Amino acid sequence: MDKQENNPKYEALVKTARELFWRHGFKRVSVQEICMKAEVSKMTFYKFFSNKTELAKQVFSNEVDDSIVKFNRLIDEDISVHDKIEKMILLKAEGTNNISKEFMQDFYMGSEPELKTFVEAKTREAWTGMLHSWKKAQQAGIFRDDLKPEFLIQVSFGLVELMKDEKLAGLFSSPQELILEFTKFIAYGITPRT
Amino acid sequence: MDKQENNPKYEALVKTARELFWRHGFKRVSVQEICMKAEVSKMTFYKFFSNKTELAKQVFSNEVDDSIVKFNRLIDEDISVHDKIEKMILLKAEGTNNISKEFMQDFYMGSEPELKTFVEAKTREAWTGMLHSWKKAQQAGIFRDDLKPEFLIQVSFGLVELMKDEKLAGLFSSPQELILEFTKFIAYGITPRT
DNA sequence: TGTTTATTATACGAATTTCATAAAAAATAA
DNA sequence: TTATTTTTTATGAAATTCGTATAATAAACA
Repeated sequence: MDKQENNPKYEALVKTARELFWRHGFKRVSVQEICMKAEVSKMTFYKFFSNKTELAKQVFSNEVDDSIVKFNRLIDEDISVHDKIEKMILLKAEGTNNISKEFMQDFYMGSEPELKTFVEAKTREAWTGMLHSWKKAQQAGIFRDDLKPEFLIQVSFGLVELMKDEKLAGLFSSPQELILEFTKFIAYGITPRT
Repeated sequence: MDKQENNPKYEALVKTARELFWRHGFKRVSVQEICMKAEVSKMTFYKFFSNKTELAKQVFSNEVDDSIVKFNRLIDEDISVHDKIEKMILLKAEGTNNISKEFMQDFYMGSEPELKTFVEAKTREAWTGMLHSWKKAQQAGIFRDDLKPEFLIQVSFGLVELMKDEKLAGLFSSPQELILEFTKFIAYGITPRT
């Protein structure tokens, strides 16, 4: 239970667990399997984590924290609004792949109320963090003052889903081109009126 | 155990099992889950299949048969060698996605010797079928006489793996372009010398 | 070298899951 | 209606998983 984050065994466990959870969700993966793939004995596993749920929390927590860091860094980055939007879409596209359906389904639907509350709390935390960055950028005049951040975030999420539409993708010769088109579309709609 | 292939329940079970096996392999999926997702009771499951292994055999068998049919149809198709090669690569690329790693790993490595022998036998069967089609095409002068079919098949398999290489893909603006380049490369190397 | 510490291998009981079947209840078709 | 199929529920046996205990092994250190 000691938080020896720099311990190689600890890191191996978290890394392996992330991969397995990502692929197969929570309940399909056993601690035995995690230990085997991470080449760590089961005893040392229980030195670090009191149970599988605790490990899952850690994995999810890391994932969310990474997203927040990336998002904040993106907001603060000294690039054009156009590039910012493009990167935001890419970040979200990457994020949806990171946190897999299988994983979230087990967290929410699974018979583990403890995990559900944890995920909800962590998600709230992530949102407030991102909104803070957003408002800072808004004050700096990067986005329109009257634009609700929740709106753009939701729209950009929706666009990621749209990008998976085959018919739409068929109109462009490459994904990059499609993203470029999206980016233009958004950027010209939200830049502050000078 | 009756082979009521047209039975909707039967088809639902096979279809659902294929999806689940494909995603999570063999041992991670329980018959309960298959029944639930297929909306078929467990009792009717055991009317059709004596156990999970038997269902897996059926799923694998179907998959291989489909591949054989597609391959043979491709060989007999009245199109240029160039198009034939291109389609062959696409077919294989599609096939690798169809038969997932998870699935095969459980079949081979899993503690189910029965499945292993079945897969091996079925694979042999598939190979002889494909080689037969090949030799027919060779006699028709579509490919070089001295070209071993095993060689090209193996090479095309290897190319599919190569296509997943990011560095290589980065050289082309789209996957289609990459495939085109590959196709040219192979076609000019194996056409009969006139 | 010997001693301490960390890690693994093995075994274990308890709890849970899964398997495959058997019965009765419900739905469907004739 | 009667006969057949399908579902529901219950069940016991087998297997899996969990979390811990203990002994063996390896690494660290003095």
